[in-house]
Amino acid sequence: MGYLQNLNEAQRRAVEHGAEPLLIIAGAGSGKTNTLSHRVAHLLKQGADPRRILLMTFSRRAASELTRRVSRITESVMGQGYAAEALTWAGTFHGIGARLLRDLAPQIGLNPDFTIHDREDSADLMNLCRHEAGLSSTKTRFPAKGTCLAIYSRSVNSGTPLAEVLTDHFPWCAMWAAELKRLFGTYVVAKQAQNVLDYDDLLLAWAQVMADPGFAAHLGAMWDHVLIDEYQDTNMLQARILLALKPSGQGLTVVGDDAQSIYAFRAATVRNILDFPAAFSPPADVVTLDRNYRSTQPILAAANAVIARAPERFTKDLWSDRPSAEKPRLVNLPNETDQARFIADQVLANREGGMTLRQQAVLFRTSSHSGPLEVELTRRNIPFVKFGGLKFLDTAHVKDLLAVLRFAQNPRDRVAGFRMLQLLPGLGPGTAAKLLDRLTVPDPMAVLAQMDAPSKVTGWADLVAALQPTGWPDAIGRARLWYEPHLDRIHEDAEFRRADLLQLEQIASTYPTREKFLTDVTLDPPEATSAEAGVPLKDDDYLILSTIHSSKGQEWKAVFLLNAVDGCIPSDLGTGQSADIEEERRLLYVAMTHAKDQLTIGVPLRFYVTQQVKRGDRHLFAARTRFLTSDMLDLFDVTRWAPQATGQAATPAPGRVDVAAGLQEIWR
DNA sequence: CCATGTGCACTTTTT
DNA sequence: GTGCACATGG
Repeated sequence: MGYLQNLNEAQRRAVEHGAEPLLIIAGAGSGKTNTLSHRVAHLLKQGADPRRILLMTFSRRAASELTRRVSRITESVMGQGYAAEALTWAGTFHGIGARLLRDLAPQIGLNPDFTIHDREDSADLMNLCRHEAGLSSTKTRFPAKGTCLAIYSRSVNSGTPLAEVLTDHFPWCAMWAAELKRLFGTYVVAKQAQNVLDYDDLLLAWAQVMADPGFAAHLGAMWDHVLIDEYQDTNMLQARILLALKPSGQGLTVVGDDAQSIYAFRAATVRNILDFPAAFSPPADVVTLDRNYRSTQPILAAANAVIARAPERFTKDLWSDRPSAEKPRLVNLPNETDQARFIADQVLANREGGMTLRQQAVLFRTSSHSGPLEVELTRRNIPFVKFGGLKFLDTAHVKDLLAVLRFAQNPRDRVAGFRMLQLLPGLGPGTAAKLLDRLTVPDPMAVLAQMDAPSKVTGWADLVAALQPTGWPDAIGRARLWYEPHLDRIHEDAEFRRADLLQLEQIASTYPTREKFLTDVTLDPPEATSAEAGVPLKDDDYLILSTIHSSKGQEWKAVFLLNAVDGCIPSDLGTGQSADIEEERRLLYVAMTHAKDQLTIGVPLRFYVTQQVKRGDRHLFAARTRFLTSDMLDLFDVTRWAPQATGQAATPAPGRVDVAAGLQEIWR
């Protein structure tokens, strides 16, 4: 059993544990993914059938990381050529849910051609319902579509009544309780009429299926082993699904860390992990991995100090035997601009010292916090990739093209149809709505084909032709060709966007069917667009910029944390509830534990805020985050940095500017 | 009924 | 800087 020799005692216990229910409490950097992967390999080695193993996680990144590691280890354990894809059931809860629901569709009253709405689509549908319910022109403004969706989502995911969700998390919307309830009713009816599911439905419908004893037994018998990673990020629905799948807990393994729970905002609950052992009798065994292999001792000491103040948790302090003389740095800076300069300086200094850019990362609470830094990095030609920012799928042109495909797949999908129809010049919301009303029939495509072109609308015949059934990936090529002239008409920068669409077509051609492509692109969208300036090639060296949420489970030699001030961490938006505050504390902890050798925390004293309702944009004087209390400062190397008056450090010598060309450029 | 312009409000993090 | 509701001109 050579592959077990690289594991420590606790890890090995987790790997070799039998079929009884098992909870692995795995601290940051404790080899969690490695342990879980080894457990899977061990099961296979003992003769388990890979097609009867279900591997699920909450986030896409964790899912792909896990499958990658599992296949690497199983290859080495089981020998080359052992097909990694033999693990057919591995993915996110939402992804697995979509697949099951599609398979079971005929038996559970769903049309197997259902399309899946991403958050934007769901918000758009919510908006349509909002208009129909007459809630868009109220005297005082009704909550925006995104807020409505967030309230709805929180309520269904946590199984909490609307009133409670409103008072606890959306108090400024509480006056609309009755209207919201009515709205959500119409939203659910609309989804069903249109044959679409939103993200929440993938869990909700699955949980409903599991509530039926016959289906529960059937699905439960599909897998001998069910292993869940990131269990602290699951919500009530997911726990319910799991317990219905394996009521006795036999074959069930969950891994998580209560200290790293950072998704309560979407109704994840630490209760799932805290209550797991007692859900079975005898209670599940618990194995704790508290040895950290990632960070140096001083970094860990500081991180432990932060999390030690959390009121409720499994008692577990991480330890490391990686000594270091270097404490984490806490740097006071005059403002955000200087923070950006300072970090750019430090990143370059690290690179001089032999650390590549990819071994360094800058983390922040909110996507917009990295704005000044992005400007500075661009100015200095330091390549970077940002995670958790703008998504490929959120760009207008990609949504347009996908709308065509989605509509062809499911002509009852009103959001897709609405969007697609309005691409035609002269066709606005009024006509689009009327046309779609005429398509609520058993065979919409046949009706569409026979429809007369609406008056004053050009290009109708071309659209109808583009929607005719054809093979895959032929269909996307055809849709793109149809869309091209509209792209040129609508967008100034059609060049860049065209490249995105070609890339999308490229990706699409690797899928066997339109349905598989559409499902996958919604549940697992590509991260960045080429329209963003300077996205480097894959093999280039680049700095990672990421929200703390998107950085989960990763590690870097050097980590920089932006804006460790009250108002950013904790974010001052949801600071009403103490539970929300605790989540912010864990966020800080998660960010700190990503660092292996060097941790730098920036504290800008002046902080520019925008989008403030009452007083407009302004500078604020910020205070160091409340989670780093004065008595912890011994654990840090506290310094102050300001650009030197002469500007040598902060302002590099100017390059060359071609004034003449610039002047000509104005008139091009 | 559609396209365009104006003015006001604006609540993060992910599937 | 953006999204949304509403007003205006074609």
